[in-house]
Amino acid sequence: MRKSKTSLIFQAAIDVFSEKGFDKATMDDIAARANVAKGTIYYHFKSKEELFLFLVEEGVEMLRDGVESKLLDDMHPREKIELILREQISFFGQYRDFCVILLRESWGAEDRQLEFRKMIRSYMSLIEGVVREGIEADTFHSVNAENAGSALFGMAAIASLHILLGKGEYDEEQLFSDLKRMALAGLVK
Amino acid sequence: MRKSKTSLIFQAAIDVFSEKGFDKATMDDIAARANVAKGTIYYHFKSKEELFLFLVEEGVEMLRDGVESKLLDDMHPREKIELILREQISFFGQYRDFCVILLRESWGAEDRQLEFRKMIRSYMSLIEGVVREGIEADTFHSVNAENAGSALFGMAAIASLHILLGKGEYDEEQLFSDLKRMALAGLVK
Amino acid sequence: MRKSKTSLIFQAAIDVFSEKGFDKATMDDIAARANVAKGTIYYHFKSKEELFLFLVEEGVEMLRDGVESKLLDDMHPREKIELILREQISFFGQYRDFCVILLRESWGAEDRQLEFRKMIRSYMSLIEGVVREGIEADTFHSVNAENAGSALFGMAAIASLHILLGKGEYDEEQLFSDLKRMALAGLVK
Amino acid sequence: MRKSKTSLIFQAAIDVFSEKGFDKATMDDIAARANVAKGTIYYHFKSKEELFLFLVEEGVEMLRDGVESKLLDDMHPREKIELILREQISFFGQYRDFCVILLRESWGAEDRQLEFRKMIRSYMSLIEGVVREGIEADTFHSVNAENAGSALFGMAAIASLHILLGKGEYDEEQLFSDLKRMALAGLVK
DNA sequence: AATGAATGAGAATTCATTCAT
DNA sequence: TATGAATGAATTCTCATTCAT
Repeated sequence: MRKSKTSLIFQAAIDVFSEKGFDKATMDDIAARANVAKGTIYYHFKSKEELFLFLVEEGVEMLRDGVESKLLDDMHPREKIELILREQISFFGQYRDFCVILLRESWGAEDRQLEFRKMIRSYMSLIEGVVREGIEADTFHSVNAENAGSALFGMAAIASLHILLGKGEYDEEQLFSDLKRMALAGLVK
Repeated sequence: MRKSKTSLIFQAAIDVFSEKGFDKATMDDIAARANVAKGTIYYHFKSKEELFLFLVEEGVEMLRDGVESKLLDDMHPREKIELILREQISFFGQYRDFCVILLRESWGAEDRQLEFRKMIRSYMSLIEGVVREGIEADTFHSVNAENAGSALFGMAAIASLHILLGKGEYDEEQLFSDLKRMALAGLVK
Repeated sequence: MRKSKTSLIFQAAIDVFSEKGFDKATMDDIAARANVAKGTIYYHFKSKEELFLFLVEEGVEMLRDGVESKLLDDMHPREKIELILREQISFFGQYRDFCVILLRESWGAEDRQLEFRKMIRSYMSLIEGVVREGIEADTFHSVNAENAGSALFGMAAIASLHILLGKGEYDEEQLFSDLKRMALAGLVK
Repeated sequence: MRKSKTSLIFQAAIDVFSEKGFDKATMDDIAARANVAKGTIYYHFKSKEELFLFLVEEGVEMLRDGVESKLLDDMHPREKIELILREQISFFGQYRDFCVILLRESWGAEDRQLEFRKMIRSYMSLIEGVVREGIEADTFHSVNAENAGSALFGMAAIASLHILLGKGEYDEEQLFSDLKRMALAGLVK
């Protein structure tokens, strides 16, 4: 009786959505997983769509806030990028299911999907800002900051999920070290 | 009367699946788009699943073959990476809808999705090979080649789609130049 | 703080039922309109059905009592019919929503509907009595009094609602004059 | 195998709708009554709403056409009114269920209900025309023709249903004679 | 007396698939 | 080969009613 119904539903929804995707997941699935009557979900969330949106909102916020709170003003841009990569890798490891949802459901023209991309964009623009800062400080090469932002996000996201959904162990250190090298120093010696 | 029913259906399926995604697309949609009776689709393809699988197979093959055919043995690994990035950026620009399908439908535990990831993996391993080659030739830093492969694929994929699904113009040259810089020389000056 | 909960609910129920009809009206609607928790309604009324029945009972009683109280023994049957028509026209104008409920929910085989028809019948039989009286006094042509009762009720009801639910103004005088003429003197000169 | 599925559904729908009303009637009911799978209904009719609308359209048309086709130009207005009354009484007797639907579902503000009233109005205006004709020929008293139209329709409708839904026998002759008298000659001797 | 969270039995609608022609 | 009418299982969502507080 510790958990509120709302958070039971929330947890169950993450599980089910990440397992089956938005369309294949059913409210019956979620209700069963949460040990709650179907009507109860609708008492707390207006629709499947809204439940899903809420869930993604929370997740992206968590990722962004986690990174944002650790970024200190007096850090060097290079250090900031490192921190972002490290955080993102760790977040993906910790919330694999949520990250699957994110990559799965963000592409398309439905309202929900547009909404998701907007959220992701809000996170990317955080990275973008750091890149811009580095360029202005003449520490970074002059690249299009938006491209850099989405590329950094994408490289970390896909590489993380590639491992997490494969059979291998998720060696965060190795991945971090590789991505750091590629992003900051480049592949070429 | 030129086109075989099969290819009519195939074309219609690409259109509809990329527009709506696997689940939201209906066989009626596809039949209507192909100007064919619904039963006819079932005469040519066993199921919706099979039609979709066939379609994605063709697409990934196209991407891989396009890259593979242009990779020459005597190219420098750096040149090969450049070529791969350029090709992938161009492919995503050309087949945006197919790429959306790919990113949308590859994450999950259904057979179809495992199948997709296997296909993508086959493409990634092509990149992986080049990285390994570069490391062995002592041109590249020593990174985990698998990580590098998925990171390179992911960076190009996400950055491309980020632009293609936003409102901006798809400036392939700029994107290529930025990704090349990040991947090969690194952000830091 | 003046109003008892019961009458708050009663008022809200009239509003909501007439706006949406029995089936489309929800207990949530009514509770919200009454500014009362849903459970409270069930504290005062056993069920939706009972609440509705109670409400219609009151309404029909109001109509019948209104007419009955104005019918004086020494009136001429012709005058009585006139009075009934006038009263009914005025009642329909004043309680349009209730009258809609009445016409909407009285036809069918459910208990509730049988109950309603019984109530309406009790009102009709009031008219019937006057007709019978007129026939016995040899003032009215000899018609089947039951037919006459329902016909008079129906002519006034439908004509009233026809105007009230259309866009036109509700000209009670004109309507009264027309119905009186038709019912008492007939159309033909 | 004689009947087309469409007409099977049509018949079943009339039965069920008149028995239970639009809201209480379920597509399952109708499918079961028609001995057809639920999906089949949706193959032939886009929605419950549309099925219902179609049904009412047909019915009103039948009533109006029936009357219209029997109205001859050289009839006296009085004869025309008689004919209309007779026809309507007979129609209500024959299609009691449909008529219940009509009186049940025409009152309210939903689109469907507005649509219904429009249909009924189209029938009423037929009566209206005859009344106007009579007034112009100086055969009828000068009343508001619209009021007369709705009143005549209403008197016949309610009186018919009053009998048909009660236990008594439906004595068409008696009812016709009574209504004719009231409408044309008036109650008063 | 009053509350409102929780319930679960339906309801309308969709759609992949089948099959007789 | 091709068709499209027919199917029925599955899905989202609604809402009267209950009950612990």
